[in-house]
Amino acid sequence: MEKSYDPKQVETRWYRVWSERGYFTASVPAEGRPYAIVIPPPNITGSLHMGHALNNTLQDILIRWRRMQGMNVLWVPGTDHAGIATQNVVEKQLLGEGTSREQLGRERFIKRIWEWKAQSGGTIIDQLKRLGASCDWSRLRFTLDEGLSKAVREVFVRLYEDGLLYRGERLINWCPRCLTALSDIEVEHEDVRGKLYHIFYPLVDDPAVHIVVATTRPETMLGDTAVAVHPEDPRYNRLIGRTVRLPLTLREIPIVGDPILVNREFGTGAVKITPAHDFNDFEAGIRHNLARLSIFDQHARMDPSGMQGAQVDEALRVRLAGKPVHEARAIVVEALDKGGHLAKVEDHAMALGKCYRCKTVVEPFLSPQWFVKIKPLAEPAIKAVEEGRIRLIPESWVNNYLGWMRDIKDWCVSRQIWWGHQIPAWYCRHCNEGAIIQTSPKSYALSSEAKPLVARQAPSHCPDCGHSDPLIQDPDVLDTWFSSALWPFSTLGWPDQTPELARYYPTATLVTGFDILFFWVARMIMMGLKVMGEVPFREVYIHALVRDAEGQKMSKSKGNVIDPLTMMDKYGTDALRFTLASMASPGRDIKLSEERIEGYRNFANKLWNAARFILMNLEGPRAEAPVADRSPVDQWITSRLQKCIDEVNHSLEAYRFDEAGNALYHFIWHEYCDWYLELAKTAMADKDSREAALTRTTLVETFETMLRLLHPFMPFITEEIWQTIKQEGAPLGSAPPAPTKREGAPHAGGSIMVAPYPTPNPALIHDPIEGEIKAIQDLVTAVRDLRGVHGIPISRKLSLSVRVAGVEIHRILDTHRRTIMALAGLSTLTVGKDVAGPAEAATGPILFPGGQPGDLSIDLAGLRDVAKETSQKEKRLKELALRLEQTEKKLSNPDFVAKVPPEVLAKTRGQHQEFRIEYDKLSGELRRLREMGGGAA
RNA sequence: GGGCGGAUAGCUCAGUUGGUCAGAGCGCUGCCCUUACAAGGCAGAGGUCACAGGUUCGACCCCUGUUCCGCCUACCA
Repeated sequence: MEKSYDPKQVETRWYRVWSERGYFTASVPAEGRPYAIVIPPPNITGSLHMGHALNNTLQDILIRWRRMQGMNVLWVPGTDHAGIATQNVVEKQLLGEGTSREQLGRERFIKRIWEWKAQSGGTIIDQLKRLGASCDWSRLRFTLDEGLSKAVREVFVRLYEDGLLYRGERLINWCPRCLTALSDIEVEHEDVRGKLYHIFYPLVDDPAVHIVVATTRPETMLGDTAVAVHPEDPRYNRLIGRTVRLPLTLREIPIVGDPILVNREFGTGAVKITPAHDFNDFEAGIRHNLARLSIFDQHARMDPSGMQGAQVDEALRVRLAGKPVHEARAIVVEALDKGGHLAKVEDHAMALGKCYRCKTVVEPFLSPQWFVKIKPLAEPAIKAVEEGRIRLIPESWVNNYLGWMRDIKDWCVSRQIWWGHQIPAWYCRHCNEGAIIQTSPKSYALSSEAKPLVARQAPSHCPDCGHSDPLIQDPDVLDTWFSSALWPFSTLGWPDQTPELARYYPTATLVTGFDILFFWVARMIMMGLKVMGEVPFREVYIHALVRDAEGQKMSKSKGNVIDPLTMMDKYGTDALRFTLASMASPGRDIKLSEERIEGYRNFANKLWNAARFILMNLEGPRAEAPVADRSPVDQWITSRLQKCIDEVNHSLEAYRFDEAGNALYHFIWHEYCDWYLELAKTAMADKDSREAALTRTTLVETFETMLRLLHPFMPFITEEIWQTIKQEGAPLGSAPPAPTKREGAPHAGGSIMVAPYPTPNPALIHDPIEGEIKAIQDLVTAVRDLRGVHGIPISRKLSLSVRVAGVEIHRILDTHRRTIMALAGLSTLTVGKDVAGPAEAATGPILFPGGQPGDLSIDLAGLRDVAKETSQKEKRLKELALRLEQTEKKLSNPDFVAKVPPEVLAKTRGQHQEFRIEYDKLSGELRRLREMGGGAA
């Protein structure tokens, strides 16, 4: 074995072997409790980032753990077609080629995306493999593949038939760049400093009297259809029912009373109503039966025909035509000001909605869309969590979830893009004359009047009029999240009643980040309950975001991205995985730093070298004996191991990956390596003794168990070592009792992946012996402490006297005499009731089980040597002081500095420097020696 | 505006149902190349647990308030 662990060649080798041997493949008929996880499908456009790395590491830990426990494990992998995101990527490519999707046309554009997918869509999958993810790749799914498309259509039709889907003209969030509707949660809000404009609206029959409205969006005033005041506001309520002239237009609009819309305290207490450009106003428009005047087009530019409909002043209309929102605002404000309509402008903080995909400012836009009636779906989803049929971990998310679900609004599921599941609705040309607008030879727009025919397959004729002309399919596609919402059952074969579905649904655990709790998790719960009549998963582990060391969200533009692939190259996959797991404390973001990964790389290397040590020490006889008949040291490490096994299992049950990781780290490094290996060295000093033979057994047995315990976290190095030890011909000790038999499993043993996961054996826990060894450790540490304080190297042997009162402690020290001497570096060790020794030399109290402070005192006879050393050092120090003085004198002599050659001068200066350093060092040492000199003399 | 989370060693964070916990890793200091490992070993220093009150025999932990950070959410035009 090499002296240090080299992950590179190990990782690809073992991943291939695992894969070839079919360890990842689930077997439906196999025994064992089913344990299924569906992967949160990464976007096909994606490349593995730290969030993925964390998410999939945690899933893989659970999967590997459960697999080793003997459960019937299935981890379903897949990718998401990511509608807008993917379309954007390919559109960008087309732009670079000087063409566009419009030029290509729908069919060819979609074909182009599939080509792109064939080429680049597998990147993220390969990267997941790099991470060691033990997914069942034979069941890889894609949200747009045939089976899932079938599921999508089936669900769509069912929802429609149940009256939970409807089409209608509504105000929706519109991205003027992506040219599509967005759902509420696809809009990000950003605080900006805006202005509040106060505008005079004069009364028609009394132009001297006006009402002042306040607005942050003056450009939309051209589409106003009313002004609202509070019906109980004495300032205005007598004006309700009268009309005002809308400045810059030829229109007159009514004043209405609306207690819902109007907040008397805000602004002027009067608010303009623009139903086509504001969500509140849209609702108010319905209440007061107001017209909706759209003055923007789909690019959020001023629409000439819209403005004509709104009777905008001719000259202004010409100026505004085609202007984007911000320019239109300036023009309108200027026009208002010129006309004397602007009362005042004040600063105002407000939130701006932006598209979550492209960050373009979102515009409320009036258009016909498809909506899922969500309340009836939300109610059972609320209950499922309230009743604990689905458990959210950490629990703090429950309130968030419930709050959001109770306040949920209908889900706009139609998108005006091409990449996605086209909506399975068709329209008869004959029955919808006038509602179908041909926009190009091959494309149509459908007004809100069009009557859809929703079906699983394209209808051959119109059932209403009987015409067999091909019907026109709705050009819109579904929100990407619609298909993701079906993921837990669609990936298992639904709508077919597959054996997989019967065996693995509901799945066991969902592991995901909180950022898609509403986008995805909530919708899966709703759809699972609606379609399957059963929750999609029992537990949801919600992990945090990975941030950089400063707590900033990692982003390419900030340049603070720590790339998991780079980290894997540099430190190995196991180190990265262990880092992420150890830092996954619930409810807190992970602030990742490279140093941390480096630290766990060192841990891997530590394990590696422990393995080397074991291999080097396996020569010689081995003996078998029950643990109780082995040495106290062996019993001690076995007992400690049981506790570690217990803690790891319990932590994993509770999704405390951090605690499990820390327990492993501590046990392996600080107990097994730091202490047990050192203790074992003395036990094996006499190679052929029975003690050595038994120690070898314990050494390997413990190590082998440790490897299995660690495997879910660090799959590669554990496998490599496991196999190496086997190849060296060393039997792996008596394997602990297997929690479950592996009979019926699709694969035989041979890999640590399918070895049984350790379970604690309470019979092997031995607290008295743990106390005994703890006493030894304390004693050794006490001596080392004295060495440290006085700077005495381990190479100098000391003579130690220990005075003890108790019989038990006497026995313990006697038993471990040889070990103590070795670890503390002693030449002699005297233990007894009447041992002489000054109490002052003792360290703090060392407590033995049942012992008292003061049971023990230590006399470091070796310290007597200090006196000799002191005098030697003193002599040397005097010498140095003299030479220091001499060179100093030289250097301060102007003649010397001026006349001697530069190289000589430099040399003298260097000498002076050296003398100074040595002098300082020596005097420090001397001071310490003197300090203890009194006690030891 | 509402809600949630955070504030503990120089840095990043643990801290289980109020009573041997004030802890870990990294960093730092000193000593050591002791035949598994210098990516290492041994030892050490560092904290009024944000601030102010309160409950209690006792509070990092519970309650109230304050300050400062994040995040989510929201129609106050």
